[in-house]
Amino acid sequence: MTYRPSGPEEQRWLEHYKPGDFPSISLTSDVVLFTIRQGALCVLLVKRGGFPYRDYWALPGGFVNQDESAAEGARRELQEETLVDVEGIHLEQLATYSEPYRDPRMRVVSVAHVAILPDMPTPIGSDDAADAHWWAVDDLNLDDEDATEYEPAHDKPRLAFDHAKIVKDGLERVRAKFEYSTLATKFLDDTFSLSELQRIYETVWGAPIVSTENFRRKVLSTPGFVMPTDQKTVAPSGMGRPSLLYRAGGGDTLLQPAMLRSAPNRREEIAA
Amino acid sequence: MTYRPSGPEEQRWLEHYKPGDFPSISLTSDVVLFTIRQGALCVLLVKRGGFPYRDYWALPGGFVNQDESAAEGARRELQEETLVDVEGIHLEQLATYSEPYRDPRMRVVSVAHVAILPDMPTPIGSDDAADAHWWAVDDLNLDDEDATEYEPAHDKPRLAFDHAKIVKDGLERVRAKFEYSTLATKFLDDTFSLSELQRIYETVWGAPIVSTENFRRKVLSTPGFVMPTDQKTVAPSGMGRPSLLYRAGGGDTLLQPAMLRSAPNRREEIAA
DNA sequence: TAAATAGTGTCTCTGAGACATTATATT
DNA sequence: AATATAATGTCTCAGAGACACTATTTA
Repeated sequence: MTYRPSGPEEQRWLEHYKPGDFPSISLTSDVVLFTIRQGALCVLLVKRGGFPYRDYWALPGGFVNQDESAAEGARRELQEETLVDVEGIHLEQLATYSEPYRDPRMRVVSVAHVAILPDMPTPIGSDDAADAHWWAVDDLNLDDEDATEYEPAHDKPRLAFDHAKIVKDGLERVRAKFEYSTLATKFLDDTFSLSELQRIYETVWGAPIVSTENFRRKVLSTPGFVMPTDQKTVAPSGMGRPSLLYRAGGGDTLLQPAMLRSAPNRREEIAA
Repeated sequence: MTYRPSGPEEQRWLEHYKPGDFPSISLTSDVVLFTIRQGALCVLLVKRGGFPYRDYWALPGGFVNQDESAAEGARRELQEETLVDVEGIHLEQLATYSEPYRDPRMRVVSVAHVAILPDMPTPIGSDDAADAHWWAVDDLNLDDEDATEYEPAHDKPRLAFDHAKIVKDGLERVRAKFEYSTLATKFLDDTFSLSELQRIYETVWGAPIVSTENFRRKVLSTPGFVMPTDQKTVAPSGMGRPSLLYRAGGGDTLLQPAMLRSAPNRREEIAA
């Protein structure tokens, strides 16, 4: 945005303007980064090295610079954390968390984002580092109001600040958007089969797609969802007929009517 | 949130913690307050008295206090601006706007909210004041990237900062939520007829509901949308059969499948 | 050829669109 | 009685759920 003063009077006013005594706040940009690894929906978390919440797990993120927006900050953090080319990655604003004492040090307001990464063949940069780790969302305790209550001996990681709430909100955002958008393709590489796409849905929703045939019909009949290629899977997942490969449609089409997730998000249903 | 330090070591660390040199911003909470007056969807705007954007129209809002969240700040601003009991009003976070130079004075980050007010029989507090006014959304120019371009002689108000974008986003949020939620009842008083509810939809969408019968079916068959009362309209809108009165269902039910707005939001269609 | 995965055909049932009809008020 | 608004009945068509079947690969 470029602001044009109305005239010399305002020009002078602006040049001599001194910020007054406004309540001052630090702004951070956090990212709930989702991917699917080994059939499980995962979130990237970073182990904190210092106080507060030392040894707790936090979302990747950091302070927003003076010359960048929250979205630009989020993309920069993502680049730094994952060392992956962040160009094509889906990144959207989730919500802003501004409870006064969410950080015991000072007033920190966090603009949270949701990002989606395809399952990379090569491990991402920070993954080797001991302080960054992909956690399966099913291994996180997100419903507990106060994650600090957990015993350190507990098998589930303890989340710092209000990040359990943020992850929970991000998860619900993604699950909800799957119903009426083509977001699921962001979890996949350039080309993919319809079976793979269906598995993405099942993994994210934690429930089986009611019927494969209807799923195919829905996807193929939605203009802009997928585009056919003339390729087939070269190395099928094992036995069985090779599948046709598709490409993401590109456009941000809306599913009309929406696809519905029937059951609650229980992983047992998939395994069965 | 109450944070409990892990032990005396962290306790001491926290007590002696001095905020470092983090980039600091000012945080404001803005509200896109919608209501329906005389059959038109309206937004409350306030005329700015000082630089920058003097004489431009801005969303009600202001700085968030140190001891309140953005949502609490929004509710407080709303109370101050409208002098209406703000208890039962629908208020939700919309998005956060953080472009570095959106305010020429200093770095201001705005958490925008959407609020909905029923059409009050009594005019709201600020409505008498010369500097606050309900604007029909159709009388606003929201699509223009740079609202400052308008000639002052233009019949449409010029919006300050990036508030045209915020109003546009808020409008789209409300229109979208009408499709799959019972939000429309928030525009209405305690009891209302189904015709009134349908008019709310038509006004917000700017398009006629395709068929009255299907609308009734949809509303009545959605559990938790409306609850019947044993009352009828006492003073009908003119001639005609009195209508049964309903009450909002209370629960935040989701419409499944969603109701669709067919046509684009053109007001001409309603008038016809 | 058996097993496994991919893909097609089609019947049914739900619900939205559309049209017609009945009901209850005012003037 | 004429007119206006509210409410009900029902036919049709699109699309989701369900079941059966065909196709193409590997072991």
